[in-house]
Parts: sequence; structure tokens; C-alpha cells
Amino acid sequence: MGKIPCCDKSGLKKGPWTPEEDQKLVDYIQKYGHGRWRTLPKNAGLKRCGKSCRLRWTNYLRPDIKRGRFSFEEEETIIQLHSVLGNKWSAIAARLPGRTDNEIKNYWNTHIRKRLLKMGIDPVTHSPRLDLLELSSILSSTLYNNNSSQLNVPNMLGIGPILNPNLLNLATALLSCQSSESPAAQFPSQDLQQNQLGQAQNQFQPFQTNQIQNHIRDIQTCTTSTTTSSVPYTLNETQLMQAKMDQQLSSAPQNLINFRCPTNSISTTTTATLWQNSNHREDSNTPESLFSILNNGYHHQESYQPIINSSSSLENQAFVSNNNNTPNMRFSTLLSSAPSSYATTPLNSSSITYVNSSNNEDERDSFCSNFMMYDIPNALNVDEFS
DNA sequence: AAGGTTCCCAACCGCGTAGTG
DNA sequence: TCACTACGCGGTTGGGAACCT
Repeated sequence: MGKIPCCDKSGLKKGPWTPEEDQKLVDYIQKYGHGRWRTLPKNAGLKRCGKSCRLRWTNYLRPDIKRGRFSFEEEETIIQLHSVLGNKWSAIAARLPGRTDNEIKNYWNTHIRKRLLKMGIDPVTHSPRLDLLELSSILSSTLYNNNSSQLNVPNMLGIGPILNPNLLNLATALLSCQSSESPAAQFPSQDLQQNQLGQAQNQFQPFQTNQIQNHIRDIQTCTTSTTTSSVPYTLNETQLMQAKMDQQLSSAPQNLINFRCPTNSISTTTTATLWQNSNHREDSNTPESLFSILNNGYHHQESYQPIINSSSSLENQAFVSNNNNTPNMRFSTLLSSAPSSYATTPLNSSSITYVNSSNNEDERDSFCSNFMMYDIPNALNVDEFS
């Protein structure tokens, strides 16, 4: 196509708007209404192109625009909607009264996106970042090819100083611990290990994608419903969209998966809020890699014991007891790690309420970070990796 | 205090699409 | 059907503010 930019026409001003220009635009629109943007600037006495006027009005001067910092619930809504809609900023903005697509886009790029990256979540796919997954995969495969208790992760990976040293420390510690403690390390032969790994992965294959997606939605719903409020905040549209997603997903029921792991091994009781967009993105390696993370070190078949809970009640989903001595994924734990201002409520109503929305960024980080929790053995000094 | 760097966001650009004659 | 206009959207940029050394 290649239209000539309207502002290339001589005599038209570009750049920041002055208060005088703003006033002219506001006065004109209040008097005659907006629309007919091509002719509006001339009629309003502005040396701007219509496009510039429209943007100035819709993004800044419009009276119903809500200025100021995004609330926690707004942020949650954006993340939820983005996981469904992708970069459809206007569609997201349509569900956030008073916010413009530009504002949401900026906020996403400058705040939310960074936070998700910090959490190891790909802000595009809402799933674990590929580099972390690759590391997980490498670690898993290495586990079967090296039983040495002294592992040199950088050399094994052939990456040396490229990788974050903290991550390498963590990887080294995990591998060292697993190689000495995990049942997998005790396997008599590599062939047996690989065979059993294959069996275990095959066992999971039929259900893992949908199960994880459902699980993720459970957590999403959970996190957006864990607060009470004096100011009602409705997410009906979001829920409707999620219901739509449910229809599009395959027939797996809304279940919660619990992963039972040996207590004397590294316990990866991740709660893995790994937002997975199921509608318009293919990320086929995510479930496998996620399981690789979840079960890193428990590759013998008996260790994989997904517990399926057919109840759709959040309260029932919050905890599924399957064994007195096995650490399970507990939503109640997750919820209890939320900021103190967010009390838990059951998810039964169609609307969701919040109270005391927090603008504390650290609190949000902490809250969000708890979505991905890993139980690290006491032997590991996690402070080293912070 | 000064210079450099990073962050943030308003504004711009280019493309797609609906509407119209 | 085609050409053109008008508008909207998502990606990108420029420059001021904030922060760091």
C-alpha cells in the first residue's frame, strides 16, 4: 500500500501537544463532537493532521480516561486478557473502562512484561521461557548420561560464561543433589533409565496438555478470586472468554493435577502458573518441558502419579489428599502466600470482588513469584540464587 | 554536581480494513 | 469490481524524567 503520511503535508505540526492546542481540540469536540477527523483540525483551527488529533483525543483528552497507576486487579485483568487475546490492545482496553489501548500497551511493555520475564514466564506465550525449558531439558538428559556427583554444568552445557551464573549455581546444585539422591541416579543402566523415562513420558502424553491448561486456568481463576472488596470488580467477560476457551479445549474435565514426589528427593512442588494460551498459539514443547521441570529427578514410572480431582469447586481443588507423606501442590499454600490484603474467598459467584488493591510493586512481585514455587531442599542455600 | 544510562510514555508510522461512489 | 477515503490498530520511536556512578 504505502499511503503518504498525513502529517507529511507541509505546515502541519508534529510532536508534543501544547495546552493551547489541547484546549482548542477539547472546545471543538465539546461543541461539535468528534469524528470526521480529516476535517476536524482545520475546523478547529489546529495545524495538526486528523490522525494526530484523534490520537490526542482518544489517548489523553477524552474525559472518561482514568489517569494514574494501574491497580492490582487491573493488572490481573490485563494478564488474563492478554493470555487469551494476545496483543489485541484495543480489545483488552475495551474491557478496562477508562484505560486506552496505548496506555495498556505501554504498561504491558514497561511493567508486566518485565515482571513475567523476571518470573521466567514468556510474556508472549504465557508459558515458561524457552531458555529455561532448554536448560531443564539439558539437565534432564544430562542426568541420564552422567552419574558423577561432581558435575560441571557450564562445561556440560558448553555455554560457559554465557549463562547467568546464579542459574548455573542452581543447576549445578540441583544436579549434584539429584545425582546423589534421586532414584533415577540409582538405576543400574542408562538404557533402563531411558526406557522408563520414555514410558513415563508416554504415560503422560494423552492428558498433560489439557490438564495443564485446565490447571493453569484454575490458578488464574483462583488468583483473581482470592480477594474481597468493598468495591465490586467484575470479570464476567473474562470468565465468559475462559468459558469459551473451555469449549475449545478438548474434553478433559477441569481437573487439578497433583504431582507426588518422593519426600527425600528434590521436591518440585511447583504451582506453575504458566499461563498457556490454548487458542491461537502452538507451544507443543511446553507440557513436556514443564513435566521435565516438575519431575526433574523422578523419571521412573512410579514417581509419576497425577492425582485427578474431578471437582470443579475451588475449595475442593485447593487440596487433594492422596498420601499422608507426600508433598502435594496446594493451592491453599499458594493463596496463603498472597499479600495480606487479599483474603481468600470461594469461587462460586460470577462476579469477583477485591479489596484494598495494592499498588506495592514488591508485594505484587512477591505474590506473582509465588505462582512458581519450587521446594528446594534444605541443603541448598537458596539465598545464593537470589 | 555532572555526565551517563535507563525508564517511561506520548506521539508517530505504516498497514489493514470497512465504507462509499 | 475498482479506486479512493477515513479510520483504527499494533509496533516503534524520541525525548524528558528518573536514576545511577
